[in-house]
Amino acid sequence: MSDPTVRALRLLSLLQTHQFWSGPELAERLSVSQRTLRRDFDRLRELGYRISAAPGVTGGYRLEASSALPPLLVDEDEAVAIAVGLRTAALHGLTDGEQTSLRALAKLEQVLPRNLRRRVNALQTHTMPAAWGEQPRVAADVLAQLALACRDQERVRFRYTARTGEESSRLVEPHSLVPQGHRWYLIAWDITRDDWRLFRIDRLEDLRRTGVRAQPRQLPTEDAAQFLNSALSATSDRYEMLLRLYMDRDRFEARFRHWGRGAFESQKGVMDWNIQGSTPEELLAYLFWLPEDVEWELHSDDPEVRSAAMRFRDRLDRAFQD
Amino acid sequence: MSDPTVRALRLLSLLQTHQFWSGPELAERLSVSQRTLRRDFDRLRELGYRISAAPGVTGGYRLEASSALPPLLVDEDEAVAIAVGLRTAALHGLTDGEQTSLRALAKLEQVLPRNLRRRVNALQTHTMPAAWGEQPRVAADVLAQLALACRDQERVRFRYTARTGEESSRLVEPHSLVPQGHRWYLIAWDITRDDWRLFRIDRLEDLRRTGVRAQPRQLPTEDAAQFLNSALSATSDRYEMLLRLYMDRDRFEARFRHWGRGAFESQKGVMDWNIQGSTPEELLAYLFWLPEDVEWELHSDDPEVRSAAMRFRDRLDRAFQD
DNA sequence: GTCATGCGGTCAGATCCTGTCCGCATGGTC
DNA sequence: GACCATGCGGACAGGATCTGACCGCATGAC
Repeated sequence: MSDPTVRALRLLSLLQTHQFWSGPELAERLSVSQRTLRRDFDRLRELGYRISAAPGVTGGYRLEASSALPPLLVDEDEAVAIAVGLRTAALHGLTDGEQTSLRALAKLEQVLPRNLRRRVNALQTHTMPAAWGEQPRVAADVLAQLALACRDQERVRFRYTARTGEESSRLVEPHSLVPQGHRWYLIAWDITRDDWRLFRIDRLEDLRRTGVRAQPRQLPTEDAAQFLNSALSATSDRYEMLLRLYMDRDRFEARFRHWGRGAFESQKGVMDWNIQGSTPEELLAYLFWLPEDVEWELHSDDPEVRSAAMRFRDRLDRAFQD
Repeated sequence: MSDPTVRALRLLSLLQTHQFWSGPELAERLSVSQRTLRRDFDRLRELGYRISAAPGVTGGYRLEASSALPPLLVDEDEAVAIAVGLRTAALHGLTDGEQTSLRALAKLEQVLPRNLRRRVNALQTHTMPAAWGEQPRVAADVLAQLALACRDQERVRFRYTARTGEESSRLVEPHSLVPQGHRWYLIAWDITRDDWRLFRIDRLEDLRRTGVRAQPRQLPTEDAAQFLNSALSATSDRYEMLLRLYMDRDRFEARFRHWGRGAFESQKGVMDWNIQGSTPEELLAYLFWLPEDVEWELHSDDPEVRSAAMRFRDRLDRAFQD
């Protein structure tokens, strides 16, 4: 315990679990003299951490907010909580550039012991689903692993079920993860096909990291979003509908962030949002995300979408029939 | 840069941003010889971090998952992402004991620079709301601050709007935060009233920490949940309805976790859930969380609840009228 | 085989870290 | 206002450490 490095870490850790600590108490815990403790604090302060101290019986040391973020020392439970939070945030696109949560997640996943990862997965599947129709629910763990692989250009292997239902085994070099309308896609260089491919991550199973690093490759398009768009326009999902929202672009964007990428302002104050999905319920689930004070219209020629909507309406109706 | 402590931290940080690093590269970045670098790795390994290394041109150093979680070194964006994730997780009760996210959150909030906290708040309010009727949306930041205060028994001040609409200014010693049916409550010792009080955190404004530590106090009940129940049963919310779900207790619990605390199994395979809220929309929002394959019934004598439901039904109806 | 890389031993000199001793300042309490 | 617990920082000396330089060796990819 007499190594200054260890002490520095333990000190930061202790300061993070309680706000206030008295000198004698800390000195005793670390088995050093109080003088040395003070010197340790000096060192930390030099490193940019703001540690304030107050004399007197209610005083003590305390780590304050400063510009430098101290290393976060978390225990296992907390790590699990953070991982779950980040995965959820990434899945639902809560942060700025969605890539940020992924980056943080990659850091954590890299060092998350296997048993903790299992706990995270277990928790995640018990999570409230995003909305009514059970929804993707997939692949938060896959997302996390892929984020890590993208960051490190590490080749991965997985089984993939194409839209046609055809299964295949893939070996790819992940390039990036891109969200699009409630879904995540992986853009990767498919090694056996020797070409760029797009994968829906909820169709991806049995992901394995290979441990092999690859050279970075240049995407054929300017950026990942562009690639996604061109690749997506070539295919199409089974169900679709047009949702017209009477709100202006700014508000729409503040509200829907990257989920709303496919939408455009057809007239001033009117956003047209073309929504695709593989089940009718998935489409309808969008409706529950709409703010209450926004007028909307729905257009769909598909009788199945229509009947799913009517089913829910009837259910509501029946509930109040009594 | 020649301080071993600094180097240890920077090394951990670097190892977290990329998976692989070559020795010469690291040595150059840290301005030390490769020999010293190796000694640094030895030290880290002694501290329990598993750092593997491979020779050869594709080799390099790499931080692996081990039982000891290394200190998480995050940049500003990542800290924001983590904070948002944790707040969301806490608000929605995604983790084990919901207290875990709060604990992790407290650690982070304690050191989160003010400008970052602002960003977190900004993001949080742009988040997808929990459901249709705009809902609580409150107070993720308040929750975070209170978690910190509870941990440290730090007195706080705030303005509180009672259910009667009466405003008052409070000075309390926070004891614990307890979630209950989509809401969070603060249990605290009210200093001016000289008694235990229960506060709904979405009614709490203008929270200020005082920096004054208090002595821990003994709750009058065995635990916080009990206190909450007895305090809540004394009051009641404006609107209420009974939701009857045809699912068994296990499934219910796996699904709703602590949100469903008020529910009980009235017959085998039937859960009765009494839901309160301050607006009719808030009640209805619960419906959208129900799994699609579960049958439910609703009972409410309240005409307002009924008409809110009908309003949404009509909206759906109208949408498919075309 | 060749190359880039990681590993660990040894040495000497410079650097640091630590505990002890000191007097001082500050905040809360009686 | 006195008292106590606490935090602060200078000085010092002995011991522990850290570092760079040098070495030969092992390993993995091409």
